[in-house]
Amino acid sequence: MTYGAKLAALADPTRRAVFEALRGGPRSVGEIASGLPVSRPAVSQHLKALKDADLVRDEPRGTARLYRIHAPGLLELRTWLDGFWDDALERFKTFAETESEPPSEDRQ
Amino acid sequence: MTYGAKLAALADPTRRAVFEALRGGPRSVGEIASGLPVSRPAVSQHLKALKDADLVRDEPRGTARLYRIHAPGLLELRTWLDGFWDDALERFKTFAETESEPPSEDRQ
DNA sequence: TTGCTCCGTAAGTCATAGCTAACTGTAAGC
DNA sequence: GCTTACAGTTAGCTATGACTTACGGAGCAA
Repeated sequence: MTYGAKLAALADPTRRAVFEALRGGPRSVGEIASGLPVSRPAVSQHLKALKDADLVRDEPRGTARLYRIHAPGLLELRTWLDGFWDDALERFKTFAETESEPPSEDRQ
Repeated sequence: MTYGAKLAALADPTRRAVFEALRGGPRSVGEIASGLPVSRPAVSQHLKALKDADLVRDEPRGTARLYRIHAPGLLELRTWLDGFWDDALERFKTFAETESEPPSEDRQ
């Protein structure tokens, strides 16, 4: 389970909307679909992609099925980004000190 | 400039390879392309996408053109992920305490 | 100025992925 | 046991995007 799969899973706007719908707590497919302009099968497919990326976990509740955000899955993405961030920030600080012009105004 | 564009930019494996090639410092288009199994225009297009997402900045160096990671652009993505992380972790802890079974074994 | 090198853009092709519609499977209720 | 309701799966269509080839522009050297 790599961070690439998680990034790809969160890249799609609709899928990200599905993911963010779980931010308030566990939801079923139908509940999520009712709040989005896409069909229920589409939501189900997005949830499958999120599940494959280990970003959500599901749990049967009678005939329905509850999906919730899987925090440990988010951790890997966070770790990758943090490593990148530390590296980039260090170089950015060096760059900002050596260059005279302010970096935030740099070639916009 | 939303985090959605940044996520979409980093979702593609090749584009992520281009981005990670900049981790060691500023590089030109040709340098990056020589280390990847894609053509130079492809790298150029990926760099444009990364630039549009405010993840990199470019700078002319004679006939060449140096690209570098733009740390402030990464910050927005980090902030979004952190907010999500805090929320998800809180719910995950609550879930782990209420449920008897360990969450990491939950319906794999 | 001419030639070389490096880069960006346009056009075209091809693969991937997201969507809907239709079908199947399963649990709850009478 | 049958019906109903909810979720997952599959097929097919469409659209998006990633890639290459070809072309044009800009800077440096002779």
